[in-house]
Formats: sequence, structure tokens, C-alpha cells
Amino acid sequence: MPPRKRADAVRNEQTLLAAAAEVFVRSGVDAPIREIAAEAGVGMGTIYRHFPTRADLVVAVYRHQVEACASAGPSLLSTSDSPFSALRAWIDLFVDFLVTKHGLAGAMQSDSSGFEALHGYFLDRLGPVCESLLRAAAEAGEIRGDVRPYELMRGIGNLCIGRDDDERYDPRRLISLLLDGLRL
Amino acid sequence: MPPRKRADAVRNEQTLLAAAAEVFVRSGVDAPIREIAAEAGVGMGTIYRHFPTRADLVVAVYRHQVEACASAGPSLLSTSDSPFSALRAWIDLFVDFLVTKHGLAGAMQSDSSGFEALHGYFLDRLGPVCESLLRAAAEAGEIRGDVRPYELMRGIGNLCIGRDDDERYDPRRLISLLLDGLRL
DNA sequence: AACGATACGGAGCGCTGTTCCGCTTTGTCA
DNA sequence: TGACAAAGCGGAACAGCGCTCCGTATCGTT
Repeated sequence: MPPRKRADAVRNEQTLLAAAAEVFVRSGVDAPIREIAAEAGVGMGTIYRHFPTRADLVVAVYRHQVEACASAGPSLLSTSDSPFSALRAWIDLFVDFLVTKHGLAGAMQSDSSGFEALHGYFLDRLGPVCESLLRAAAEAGEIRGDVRPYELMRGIGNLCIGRDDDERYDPRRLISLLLDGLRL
Repeated sequence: MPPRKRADAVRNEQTLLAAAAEVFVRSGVDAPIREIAAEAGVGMGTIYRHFPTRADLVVAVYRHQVEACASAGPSLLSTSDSPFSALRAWIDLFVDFLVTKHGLAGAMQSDSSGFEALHGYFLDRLGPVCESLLRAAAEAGEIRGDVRPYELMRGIGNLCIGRDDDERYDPRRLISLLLDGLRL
């Protein structure tokens, strides 16, 4: 059994994950390594040591984001004014996450089976979270009750497909409209 | 009406189209501009003047290749030993062309409607050519007669999906096997 | 032949990924 | 606690790329 990782290395790994997620949203998954290093306040060597290839980093961020998104659901539900505003806030996190998810396919150019596995993980983990938010809002009488989590998540995912550099298309606007459409 | 283009400019444009096609097959659509310039024996400035963006170049090569592939059909048919060997040779050209075609989607990241248009052009132009090769081989009794051009072209196209840097997968080998399977 | 107009070539700039190694921090053991 | 490998870190340095720009060469016209 190899000796445990050093505490600073563990810290840096977490910092990097958070910084990379932030930068991916701001500049896309192809953002320069330097920008991610700067955001995290570490050197480039540190990134390469933790994540030898860009795909490694993207996958790690992806998993990290799935977890963050999953655990954000219940906590938003308990801190928000209403179930519906929790849902809105959660969807907002979800959209940030989709940037990473869509970049994933490109980053994992080979290995499509690995991609499928990650996609399954994503559905298993986030589907129930979305469902509980939906149910809470429905039981509070804020939205209609016949919306299924899969269709909502997929619909939002599809709305977010397409290049970010298109001034004429803002997915978040449409998603907001969609959410309004759920109200009773 | 603006004065005609200079003769050397026209020549260079043709040279570039041929050189780019060659390089795309060898190194992919992301090949360095320098490599294409070197292959064509021109300076980089010349490429940028004729094709301001990479997408412009890829699209131009694409159209050029569609035409070349379309006109190669009949001529192969008349110079080959048999219709079947003409078909084999044509498929070989077709596979080269697919490198450009698959790169097209990536190069035209925005503008998916433009991509659809180009795809339609591709089908209209190459479908009949493939059909005539198929029919000739069938009428010569070399292959079965129930193969439709669309399914063959699409099948071959799909076989060619996936990264080129995978040592374990050689699309041309499989395509050769597929072609053998058409024989009577 | 002479002279704009047009096109060409490639050096140069800025940005990127990736490596490599001297320096710092950490954990351990006497 | 102090000292000393081992593990980890930072960022200078190198290499490769896209793209621009302008002095030079070629073309077509008069």
C-alpha cells in the first residue's frame, strides 16, 4: 500500500477542479491551461501532474460537477423561498454543468464506451435529484405535475447544444421561458 | 463588372485545392496551414488570401472533392478491367473524401444549416454515380443486385467514423471485407 | 516598353501545449 | 523537537501553431 497523498496535493486537486469548472463555463473546455492555472493560483506543472491529459481533467471536472449538482439539489430545497425557486437555481447550476458535459464528447475523441459509462452515471445520479425538485414544486402547487425529470433534463440539454459564440442565441433565456411554462 | 482574376491566381487556387485534399487525407483537416502551403509550394499568405478562414478552405475542398469523385465514376468504369474493380477504386477515392467530409462538421461549428445544404449536395451528386457503378457491376454478374447506393455509402461513411490515431482500427480493411461480401 | 494593379512569400508576433528541474513543503522518525 | 528524504510545486524555456503585414515579383494593359 503506497503512502497517503500529501495534504497540499489533495487541496490543490480540489482547488483545480473548482477552478477548471469555473473556467470551462467562462471560456469553454478548450480554455488555455494557463488560464486554469491562473484561476486556481497554481503553476502549470501542477495541473499536468494531477491530470496528464486534457481529457483526464475534463472527466474529473465532470464527475465533480455531477456530484456537486446532485448534492446541491436537497440543499437548495431547504434554503430557498419555495420549491420552484430551488428548481430554478438548480437548473442554473445544471446549465453550467452542461458546458463541461458537451465538451466531454470532444475531449474523449477516442473511447466512446467510456463516454457512455459517464453518461449513464450522469443519468443515474441526477435524474432522482431532478425528480425530487420537480415533485416538491408540484406538491407545493407551483407547477404542473406531469413533467418527467428525464424529458426536462434532456430538453434543457438539447437547448444548450450549439456554439456559444452565436450572439443570436441565448439558451438560458429559452430555458427560463420553458420553466415559466411549467407554472400553474 | 470587376476585371477577371489573374491567371496565376486561378492556377494557385486549383493547386491549393489539390494540395489541401492531399494533406487532409494524410494529416486530417486540422493539419497546419504551413503544411498545406508547403505541399502546394506557395506561401501562407496565398492561402489566407484565397481562403480567409479554415472553414472556407475545407468547404472549397469538399465541393472540389465531390466533383472529382462524381466525375471519376464514369471514367473509372470505362478504364477498369471490370465494373467491380471500378467500384473498388471509386470507393477508395470516396474514403479519402470522407476525411474531408467528417472534418467539415467540426470546421463549420456554427452554421449547421450550411452544413445540411452541403450534405444534400453531396447526396444528390454522388448517389447516382454510386448507383451506376453498382448497376454496372450487378449487370456484369459480379455482385448481388439488391444493394442500394444510399445504404452502401452510408455504411462506408459510418465505418470511417472514429479517430484515425487508433492503431487497432483500420476502416479500409473492413470496407474491403464488406465489398467482398457483395460478390456473387 | 512601361506602369499600375494584383498577387505572392515568408519573417515576425503572439498565443498555445508541454517539459523539466531547482526550490519548497510535508510527513516521518530518531 | 529537529532534521532529512520524498513528494509536490512553480514557471522559465522550448516548440509548434495561426495570422498579419509589407517589400517584392508577376501580370495584363496601354
